[in-house]
Formats: sequence, structure tokens, C-alpha cells
Amino acid sequence: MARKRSLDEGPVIAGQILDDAARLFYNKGYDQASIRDLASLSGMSPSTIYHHFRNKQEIAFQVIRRFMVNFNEALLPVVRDSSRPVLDRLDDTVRLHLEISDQRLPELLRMQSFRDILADDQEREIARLARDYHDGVKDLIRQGCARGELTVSDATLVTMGILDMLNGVRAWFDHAGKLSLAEVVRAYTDIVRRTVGAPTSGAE
Amino acid sequence: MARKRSLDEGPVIAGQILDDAARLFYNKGYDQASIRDLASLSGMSPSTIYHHFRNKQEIAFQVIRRFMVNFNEALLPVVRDSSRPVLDRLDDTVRLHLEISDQRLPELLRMQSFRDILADDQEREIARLARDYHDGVKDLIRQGCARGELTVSDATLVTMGILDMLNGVRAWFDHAGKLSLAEVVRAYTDIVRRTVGAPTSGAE
DNA sequence: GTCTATACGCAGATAGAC
DNA sequence: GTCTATCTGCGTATAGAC
Repeated sequence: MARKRSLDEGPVIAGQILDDAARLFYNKGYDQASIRDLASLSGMSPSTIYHHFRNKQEIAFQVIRRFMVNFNEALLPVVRDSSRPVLDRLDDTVRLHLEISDQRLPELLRMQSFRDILADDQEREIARLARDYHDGVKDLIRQGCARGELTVSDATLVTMGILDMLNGVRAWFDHAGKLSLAEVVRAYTDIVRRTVGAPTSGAE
Repeated sequence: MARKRSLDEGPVIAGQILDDAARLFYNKGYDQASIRDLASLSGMSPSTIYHHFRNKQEIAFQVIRRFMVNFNEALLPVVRDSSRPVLDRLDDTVRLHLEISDQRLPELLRMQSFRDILADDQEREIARLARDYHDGVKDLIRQGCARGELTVSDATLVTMGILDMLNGVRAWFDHAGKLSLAEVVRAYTDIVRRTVGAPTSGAE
């Protein structure tokens, strides 16, 4: 079940520390998670952590950036594949967005408050990665309108609405609950289709 | 422009401290905001803060709870007013939700991470207040379906989608940007109508 | 209800040996 | 690449006078 590691994720040890840090930040929150916590979780001393990372802020930044890069690597090829029908790509976007968010929940939950944590230049880099995805979805919706597959009044606001809706799921979805993720995906696929004026699949 | 104070908000001094705390937590984040910061912002000594509140956690709890109570006081009468058409109430809910979230942004932004901050019983009380609102909106949508005004396949999931969409706005809306809040309200009113299978107002 | 003074602990980060 | 030991500062919270 181990996630495949991209080539640009840096040294193996640093990557392992990032895995541990993601879970630790998820469980305790960034500020409440100390370097000592992370060190004992990773089975090394605090100073070894500092051998691999400049400071605590840098760890948070790399956790977040690594996720964003991987997310875009998975989503952008789908979003931008202009050879496919817009509606198919939109459905796949909904599904992949929800599935990846679910698989990598720890890294994601801390992104909500990264403005408190990161330095300005780090925040800009994260914002740029997020914008690449946002712009991709917005362009997809505009293509759909141009091709007559979709109708929206304001592509920018509809995009924000859809993405906020998808990002919201991870905060309340519970694997131990009554609904499976697949059921949420099915329902949200139809809800998203409605927001862009496309036909829905199921009976109403 | 001072907000009218409800009767159950407690002593005046404590309420002023909560106002300052809300802004401070908004600007620096809960953990990065020290009692010393809050004391100097409120023009008093740290020990005076502790005269009014048991501890820092209690301050965060009261900031959040005060907002939630006020929010529900404003929204629930609208949501539950069964004498009005469902669609009118839904439109008003979208508008009020966005307007109040905008007016009281500092108190809200910290709610995203209150799970890291609050004690279990405090968290339960906040969750109960949130559920009152969620259930109100869900019941509204169900009424709409029963009356034939709306059609949804799963009222629970549509409700979550709508509320996450509305809650997402505060994180990206910028008063200095090109869009006014009124324009966002107009667009989101139509988007929400679409998600519940209701007719939209504008041209498509 | 407000203050001054302070206890106490733990945080991030570093020095320097191996 | 990893360790032990440690520096230094600031955090929450309290004691006790006025």
C-alpha cells in the first residue's frame, strides 16, 4: 500500500521524515507538534532532523508542496486532455479529487491554515501550484461551454464553488460511517454536473 | 458599526476581550497568539485576562460559541419559517450565510481548526450548534422536495455540498478584488438553486 | 478588577564529538 | 548521518498586594 515515490522528492530519509511529519501534524496540529515528537516518531534525535531540514517551517512547506505536486501530476493530465469530452473529464476530476484527498488526508488537513505557518515565498509557491489546478478546471468548464456541453453564467465562481465543495468532503467524510467514498463520489458527480448545467446520470 | 451585543454574551469586559481575541487569533493563529499579546491588545495585564477567563482554551471556546449562537439566531428563523416558499428561504439563507460570514470573518477562520484547540466537551457543544443549522437546511431542502419545488437525489449530501461551498467563500473572497460580495451572492444563489434542481433567475 | 513579579516547563535550534 | 548535551527565549499560568 506504500505510495510510489516520485523522483523529485529528494533523499529517502527526508521523504520518510515528511511522511511522519504529515501524520504528526495531522494528529496534533502544526504548533502542538514538536521537533522532539517528530524525532521520536521517526526513531532519531532532534538534531538529526535538523541535519535534513533547515527548520520546522521547512518541513511543513515540503509536506505541503510534495502533496500539491503529486496532486497536480495526477489531475492536470486528466483536466487538460482536450481529446476527451468535457463531461468525461469533469467526472474523472471529481472522482480523482475526492479519492486522492481521501488517500492523503494527513497532508491535506494542514493546508487549511498554512498561511499561519509558511514564509511569504513558500506561500507563493503553494499558491501557484493551487492556481495551476484551479485554472485547469476553469478552462475545462469554459471549453465545455464553448463546445455546448455546459452552460454557466460565471466560470470563475462556479469553479470556486465546485472546488470548495470537493475540498469540504475530507473534513466530514468518515470511513466508519454509513456512506462509502464511492457513494459520495457518485452523488457529487451529479451535484457538480448540475452546477455546470450538464445532464445528470441518475433518476431524480 | 459596532455589532449589537446579545444579552447572553456575559459581562462587558469579557465581551471586549473576546472581540480582541477574535482579531488576534485571526491575525496570528491561535497558537502563535500569546496571552501577553492579547493583554497588550486589550490594554490590560495578563493576570487580568486570567481573572475573566479560566485559561486560553476557554477564550477560544467562547469566541467560537458566541459566533455560532449569533449565527443560528440570525439564520434559523429564516430557514425554519415554513410559512414562506422554500425557494425564497433558500435564497435568503445563501445571502445571510455569506453576509454574516463576511462581517465576522475573524471569528470564523479559526473554526476550521478548532478540533486541535478545544476540549472534548467544548467541541461537542460547538458541533451541536453546527448540527442545528445543518439539520435546518437539510429539512428545508426536504420540504422543498415534498412540495415539488425542488428535486434532489440525496438531501444530506446536497446539504453538505452547499454548506461547504458557502463556507469556502470566506477563504478566498477579497474586498479589494474585482467582485463585490453582492455579485458573489447573486452567482451563488443561482449555483445553489441548480444543485437542488430549482429554476435559476438569470439568463443562461 | 487590576496590578507587579515570578514560577515552571518546554519550545526551537545549535555545538561539537563520533 | 547520527548522537548527547545544552543554550536561550517565551509560553501559560499563578501568588499575592492594592
